[in-house]
Formats: sequence, structure tokens, C-alpha cells
Amino acid sequence: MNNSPEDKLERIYNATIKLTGSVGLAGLKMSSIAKEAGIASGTLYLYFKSKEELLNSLYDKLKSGGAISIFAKIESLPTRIQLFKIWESSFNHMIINKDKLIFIDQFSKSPFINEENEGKKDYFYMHIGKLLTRGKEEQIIKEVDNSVLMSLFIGFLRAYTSLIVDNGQPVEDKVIQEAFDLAWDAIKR
Amino acid sequence: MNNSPEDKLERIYNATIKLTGSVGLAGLKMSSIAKEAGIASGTLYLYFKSKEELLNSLYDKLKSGGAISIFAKIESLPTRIQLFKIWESSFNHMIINKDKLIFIDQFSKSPFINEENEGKKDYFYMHIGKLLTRGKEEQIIKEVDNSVLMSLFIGFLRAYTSLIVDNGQPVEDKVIQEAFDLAWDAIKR
DNA sequence: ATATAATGAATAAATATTCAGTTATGAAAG
DNA sequence: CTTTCATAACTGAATATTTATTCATTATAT
Repeated sequence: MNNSPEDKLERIYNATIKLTGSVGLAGLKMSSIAKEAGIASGTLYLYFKSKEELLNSLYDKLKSGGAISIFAKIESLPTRIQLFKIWESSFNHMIINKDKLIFIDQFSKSPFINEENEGKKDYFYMHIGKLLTRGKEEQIIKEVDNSVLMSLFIGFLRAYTSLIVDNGQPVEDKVIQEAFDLAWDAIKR
Repeated sequence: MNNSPEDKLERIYNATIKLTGSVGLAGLKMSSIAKEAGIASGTLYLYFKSKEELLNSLYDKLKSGGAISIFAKIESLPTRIQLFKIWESSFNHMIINKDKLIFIDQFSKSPFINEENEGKKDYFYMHIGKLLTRGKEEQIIKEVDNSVLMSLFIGFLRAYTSLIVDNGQPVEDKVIQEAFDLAWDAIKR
């Protein structure tokens, strides 16, 4: 860990995410963020005008930068395989970034959130939506509204990865595969 | 609405739930709870020693009282039908009680929660677990760990009902049925 | 040397909690 | 039934506490 402004900013963000994961947004104090980031509390205000701005800025960053970068690489594969690749990658992503998801969740229904940030839709959802539509055209996925299919896919992913993290289970490939098979059986024709 | 102590307590709890749903635990103020409940803020302290106690007491109540009461009535039905009945009833329950779920979610990772309340497991989960085990014995449900099946069931339920509430969609029977069919296809043999 | 960044104790702002004063309740007496 | 009185419940402005924010001072880099 060096000491450049970028790095310090990164440490502030990480501290905020980590603390939200452990004490929630309700227990999040500027002084704790500073301590966790290894800086003085006054220094926070060199980077952000206020707590509100810090949180909005982090939310913004997580929302826009969060998209998984595998989409481009897999475009030409069959729909089912693409879905699996996304599943696999999301699975790992959620395991590693559980605290980020907690932050996003709590922040989006907090009094800190401002208008621009309210209701941002992520790229990730849009992409899965397209893939499901394609699957329906190919007649391999049920003729059910995307919002339903997506809820199954994402709801299951969240619940299951969250359970795994809480229990401290190791993540083996066959676990990911088994879970995907369940989800696939649900949405396939 | 009468004015008995029981009713007042109920109003305090409801106000707390409602406000948590709109501003989150991070924005929850004793003064707002009082206002929403139609009482003076001092009155809150006749019912609870502190904010922390109020919140723990509500959490406790929601956790223990939340179980859906249909279990007894359906015991003799086939496994799949029982699961559907639970699905249906949970679906409606989650639509109506969305704010309660938000409260439970946020509170369980807040600095307010105390030891006794940490990690309470609800009756509801245990019951579905038993049902799934029975389904496996009957060879109609996949030989997959209950925690996985349950994550699918509950994760999907949460994600989908939450979407419906957010979009203000009406809840029709066929919507509940269609969603159940997806979930069933996932877990059936 | 000078400018720039960082510190953390001091201050301000927000919010939880108390409590002296007020109002409602109901039992007993007329 | 009405009045009296004691007790309990309630109120909200005042106080205490917690936490965000500032800024005079100190350290670091150019």
C-alpha cells in the first residue's frame, strides 16, 4: 500500500464498504471510516465535502463500475453456455464482494441517497435480459416475462452466495455447477 | 383506532416498520417514530428504556410471531401441493409485509442488535426444510442439499415479490402460479 | 523556503433522553 | 349522577450525548 491520493481514496472506499458490512449504514461513523482507512478524520474532508457526498460517490462508483467484464468475450457462445459463464462469474463476484452488495442495498433506501443516484439501473441486468430474450427466440427458454426469469436467477444467486459466505463454506466448482443446473431447469423450456 | 396501551405499542411498532421501509435504519429517528405513531417523543420512553431496546423488542416480535399459520391445516396434502400452499401464502405475506422484511434485514446487521437476538432461526425455514426432505424421500425432489433448494425457493420469492411491490403491480393468482411452476421445475426430479 | 497535505482537538449540528408540568382516568363520597 | 381527589399516563421544551465538521497547527514534499 503506497500513499498516493488515489490509493487513499481507494482506502476510504474500502473502509466504508467493510464497515457497512459489519455495522450497517446505521452504525457507520466518519471517525470509524477514517480509522479503518488509516487517516485522520479531517482528511476525509479533503476528499469529500460531507458524509453524504462520500456515500453517494461510493454508490455511484459501485453502480457504474460494478459490471462484470466478461460479456464481450463470450458473445459467440450458445445461450445456455453464456448464461452459465455469467452465473459462474457472478457467483464468484458475489462471494468476494458481499459487503459491496450490502452497501448498495442499504444505501438505496437511506436518507443519504440523492436524486441522480436514485434508481440507477445496471448494465448487468440489461445484458442478462437480452440473453434471456435470445433464449426465448431460440425456443430453449420458457415464454415467461424476463422480470420473472431474472428474479429467479438473481434472487437465487444472492440468497445462495450469501448463505455460503455466512457459513464460511469453500466455493467449489461443482457447487456452482449444481446450483446453475437448478436455475436452468427452472427457466428452460 | 382506540387508545389502549396495547394499541399504542402496536402503533409504535408499525411506525418503526413503516419508517424503516422508507428511510432505512440509518434515517430512523425517535422523534419521527413518535410523530408517525401520533404520540409525544417522551411517551416512547414509557414503553421502552431506549431506542436500542425498542428496536430489539420489535425484531424479537417479528422473528417469533412472523411464522405463517397455515402449516397445521395442510399437513395431510401431497408434498407438492403443500409447497404450493406455502408459496402462495408466503407470496402474499411478503407483498403485504415488505417493510417488515426490510426492517429485519437491516437490523440484523446493525450496531443495535444484541446477543440474544443475534442469529435467531425461524420456524418457517425449519418447516420448509422438513417438507423438502420428505419430497426427497418420495423421490419427487432432487437429491440436493436443503440449503440450496431453500435458497432458490426463498431467494426467488424475495426478489420477485420485492419487484412486484416496487412496480406497484397487482398480484393475480396466475402470477403466483406461474412463478411457483418455475421454482418447482428447478427443484423437482 | 514555500506550498501542499494531513492531523486531531475544538466546535457545531443532529438526535436521544429526561423531567417538571399538564392532562386523563377512575375509585370513593356525597 | 356529579364532584373530589389521587394516581397514572402523557407532553414537549430543555438537556445530554453522540457524531459530523472545521481549522489552527504540524508534517511532508518540491
